[in-house]
Amino acid sequence: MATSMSTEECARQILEVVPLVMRDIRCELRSLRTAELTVPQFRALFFVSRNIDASLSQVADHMGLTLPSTSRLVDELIKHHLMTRQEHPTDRRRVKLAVTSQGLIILEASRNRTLKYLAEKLERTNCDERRAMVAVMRALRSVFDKTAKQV
Amino acid sequence: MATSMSTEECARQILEVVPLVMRDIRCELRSLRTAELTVPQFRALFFVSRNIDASLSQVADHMGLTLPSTSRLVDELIKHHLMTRQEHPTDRRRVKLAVTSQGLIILEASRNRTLKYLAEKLERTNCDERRAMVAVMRALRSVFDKTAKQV
DNA sequence: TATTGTTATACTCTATAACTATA
DNA sequence: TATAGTTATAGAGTATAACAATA
Repeated sequence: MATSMSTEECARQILEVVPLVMRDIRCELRSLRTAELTVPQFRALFFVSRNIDASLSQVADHMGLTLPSTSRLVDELIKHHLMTRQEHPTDRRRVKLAVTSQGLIILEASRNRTLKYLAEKLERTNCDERRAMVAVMRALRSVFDKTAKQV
Repeated sequence: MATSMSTEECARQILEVVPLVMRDIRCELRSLRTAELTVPQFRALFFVSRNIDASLSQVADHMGLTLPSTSRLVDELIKHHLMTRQEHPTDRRRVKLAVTSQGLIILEASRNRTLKYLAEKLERTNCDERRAMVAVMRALRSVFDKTAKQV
């Protein structure tokens, strides 16, 4: 071991493997009929559940989307009664987003199911491998998360 | 260190971080005007470039998509002159997919640009971290890749 | 009959451009 | 004038259902 590792080789591996894992997550999120959420819907719902009264801009920023795209995404969630949109009390340009009780139920169900699914897959790994994974996820987050403030 | 690491905690970290990295990859793939490829287009093109005369089913299988979705995806690539679709010589139900020379150019340009982008971001890491990342990517691949045969 | 693929239809993701309303 | 957000429009991803052609 201890041969040097280029950023290029590391990038190659990431570019091959990350979309693979993502595909699996996406499939799983979509598979339960009672809680059909796309990945963007899941992420938006999750963000707002952790950031009560978030504005549209904040969600867009977190998701890396434009405002129109985010507005549409929120439209969908509201149509499905998973989120609400209210006027901001002091700045009438802004909106206050919140997750409905039904949204919370769906969100947690989706999240728990997906986590369970992933955890089951990870049974094939050993403790050392999982520790390495968690360490790597932390490192990747510090590299890729612009906002980098969410715990 | 050497505390045990649960599959659950590991799953949580993966579910938070992988979509983050994926978003970045997607943005970068889309950002160059001359070589606009979506992630699915990139993956399909890449697969066919490495598996000459692949059938539609093989691509669908690799991508984890249904046949109709894959057919549409290939339609797009053909419309943009990046791929060709021919009849299989001995089994006329099947198609033979191939990447055009222009497709290869676009593919390699996109791939190199994205790799370079990722590699630059990874400059912030050190050699040990990158070795850990590569090891983890290998482990994730063995967990998440159904086909698990591609090198 | 089983396999390979396409077409029809519908919904979502996402962007840019143009717009409205408020600060 | 700058900021927050929506609407209009368009192209792509993706699924299910129904279908055609070949083995």
